[in-house]
Amino acid sequence: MNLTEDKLDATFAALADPTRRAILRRLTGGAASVSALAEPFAMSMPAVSKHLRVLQRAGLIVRGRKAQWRPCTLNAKPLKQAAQWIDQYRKFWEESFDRLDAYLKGLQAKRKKHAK
Amino acid sequence: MNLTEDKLDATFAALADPTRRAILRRLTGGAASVSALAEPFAMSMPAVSKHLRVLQRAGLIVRGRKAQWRPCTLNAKPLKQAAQWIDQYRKFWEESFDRLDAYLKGLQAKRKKHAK
DNA sequence: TAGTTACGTAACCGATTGGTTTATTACAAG
DNA sequence: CTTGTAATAAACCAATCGGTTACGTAACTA
Repeated sequence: MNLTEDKLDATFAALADPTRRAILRRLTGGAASVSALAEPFAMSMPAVSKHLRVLQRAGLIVRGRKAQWRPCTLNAKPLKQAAQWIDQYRKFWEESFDRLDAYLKGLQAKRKKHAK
Repeated sequence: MNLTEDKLDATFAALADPTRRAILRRLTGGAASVSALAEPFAMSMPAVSKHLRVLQRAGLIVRGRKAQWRPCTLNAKPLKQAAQWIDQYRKFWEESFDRLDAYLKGLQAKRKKHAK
């Protein structure tokens, strides 16, 4: 079993939904209750509750307990590993190291030749 | 419509699968045919073909044509936006800015008090 | 021309996702 | 003890996902 890979699965899957990304963004401003988090969205509370469960299973939020409220708190740590994974590819999108760049330049050169 | 958000959806969704991440990793070594990409995996070629379509729709690969081969080329540019998005949260996982840190420290302080 | 190789398409399947509505639980305030 | 509020649970639904097998097709090869 590869724990790191599984974590990346859960993290990226959690980030693949705009509602969940918006929730994370909101939590950068501090902890919030479920109904507070649901307020900006045109969807029912159970739907938001499900999104929160996805975020929790990815470790991106932690849920507390305050009377009948369950305040959610941001935990950005899983994003660190995601950032590190993506960073492997930095050299491929920076400068002219990009393999697509080489490919497209090749095509361009070919076209110029034909145009002559 | 928000193009950037849609792109992030597609990018993160594409990255959420270990097979697709392995394919991207493989392509850092240069372009490869579909069968070459399929070789390491215990799955049929159509399955790999579907993964490639997901990667293509996310803009993470470009497909060429060389006789009966369809060489796939890495295009890391969408990862740049993904990295930028994640980077918004860097300060939350670095140092002690993490909100969870504060929360857990709060709990710890509470427990100490009770233990007295 | 016939056969082989490399790949895509189509149809199908079970599991998961993202949403709903309708209970149900937990707590606080009268 | 009743009522209201915050949230989860359960059941359901359509759509998507990740895989399969079967078939189609384009291009090289004998």
